[in-house]
Amino acid sequence: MASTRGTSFGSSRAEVAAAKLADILAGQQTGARLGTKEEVRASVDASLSLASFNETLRLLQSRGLVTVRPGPGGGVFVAEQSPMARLGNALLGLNIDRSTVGEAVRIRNALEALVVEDACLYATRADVAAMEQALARMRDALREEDGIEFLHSNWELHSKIAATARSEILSSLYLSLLDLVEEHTISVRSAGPMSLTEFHRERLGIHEDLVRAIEQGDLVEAAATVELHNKGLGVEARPSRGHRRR
Amino acid sequence: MASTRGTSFGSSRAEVAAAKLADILAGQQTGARLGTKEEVRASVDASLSLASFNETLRLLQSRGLVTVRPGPGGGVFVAEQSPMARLGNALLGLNIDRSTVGEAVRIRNALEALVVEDACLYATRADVAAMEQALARMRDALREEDGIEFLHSNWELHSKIAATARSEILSSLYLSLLDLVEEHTISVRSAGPMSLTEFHRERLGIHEDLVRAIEQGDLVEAAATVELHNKGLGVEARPSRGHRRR
DNA sequence: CAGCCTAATTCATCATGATGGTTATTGACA
DNA sequence: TGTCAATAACCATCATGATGAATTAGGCTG
Repeated sequence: MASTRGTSFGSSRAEVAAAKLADILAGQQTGARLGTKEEVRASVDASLSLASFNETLRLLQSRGLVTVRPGPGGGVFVAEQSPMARLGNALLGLNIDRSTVGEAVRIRNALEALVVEDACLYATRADVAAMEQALARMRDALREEDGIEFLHSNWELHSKIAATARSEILSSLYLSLLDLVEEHTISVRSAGPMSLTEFHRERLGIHEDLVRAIEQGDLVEAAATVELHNKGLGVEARPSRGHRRR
Repeated sequence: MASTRGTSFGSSRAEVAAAKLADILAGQQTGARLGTKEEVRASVDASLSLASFNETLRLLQSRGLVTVRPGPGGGVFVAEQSPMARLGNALLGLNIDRSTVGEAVRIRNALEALVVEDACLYATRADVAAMEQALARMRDALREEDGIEFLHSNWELHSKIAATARSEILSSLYLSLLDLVEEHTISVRSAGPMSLTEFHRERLGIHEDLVRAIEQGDLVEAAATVELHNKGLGVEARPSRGHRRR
């Protein structure tokens, strides 16, 4: 299980040491004592300075991987990682490529039903107003035949919908996936043969239905619309541009 | 937008400074220069030592929030955080309470369809064998009327199914949610009035159908079974035990 | 034996100074 | 004018030493 999952990118000595220590940690039971800070430092990288090793420990602490305690018998301990922390770390370690984006879309669609359900239950009048505003932007974009703007306003609508969800975990998950998709999507097109404008008109209609269902709190209608929404979508992704170096 | 979202728990000076700097960052455009390291340190917390501030910067760097560059005109810059990093860190900072668990179940159910779909498409014979093994454990548990064991074997089955999914993001998401639910679930019961054994018998049947559908790669049947699977489930969660202090 | 106090252990943070690596700018030179 | 080398601005990391706070172990008292 001690795989070398690169934590993003470890160019600094502190991060390299963190990766190494994380690997050591993976082979230990939670709660185990690794030794005093000094001992651990020496075993990870004897040439690492105290300051840098403090950075290492700070990183791992913030990821919920270790605990450091003072006093006799103190030192560095393997933390019990909450599933949430594990999830967070698992996602942090993933690198984004083209296929990831496709999967993100798929997952997002699966979550759409939940988000919309929540919106039906909890959306306030102000929330609905915000959605209407996004819808208006979509209409404008359609009239102007501005595909990019159409996409953006559509995303805005979805994020407004997601913002009403009560569950923090659901909304952050959904919004992040939306972000992820946004960042890597060039264009969306119909799955079938259809002119772009016509396609957009149809999409707009679906979203109008969606907002109406949310406004009326009609769970059944909303679910049906979501299903319609998720059908017939083709997403064209571009390869990750990585993180621009500058 | 500049909310004080506590990153887990910021007791150390470095983390406090990181939170503060993150708030400052939120009001800046990507790529903006905040100044030299020394200037930024002074503006965030003049009494913070260099070593601690280095920890601060390391944390924010690992979260993809800042970049630090050497050379004339160098210093601390606002970076754009990748959605994945944002998601990971958002989840790291969430604390688990009772409602979270309920939401996790809900999300897990929504993902179940995707996972099973993947299993239908990609499961090898060996995968199916592993699933059968878990099924056998479930049958034993049913015979012994061992509710706990039934739960555990059921979870094992689900994790075997999820393990076949191709998409890393889907499977880690699903498995982590499963973990989370496991760790906080006391028991599962029927939504209606039904004896526990009878309930378990029904659940077993559903899971047998599921594995059969996967084995045959029958997407339609699998989807129907998943829907059946997600209905009529009551989960009894216990409050988070927090993180034991020791 | 229980409870309390002291001492020892270990981490947290600060201060300061030094060396070496990156990067942008400047100025000389072909 | 274009190229290249020297220079200066900055960061990364190391080394050392000091102070204070947290925490535990052990001993002492009632």
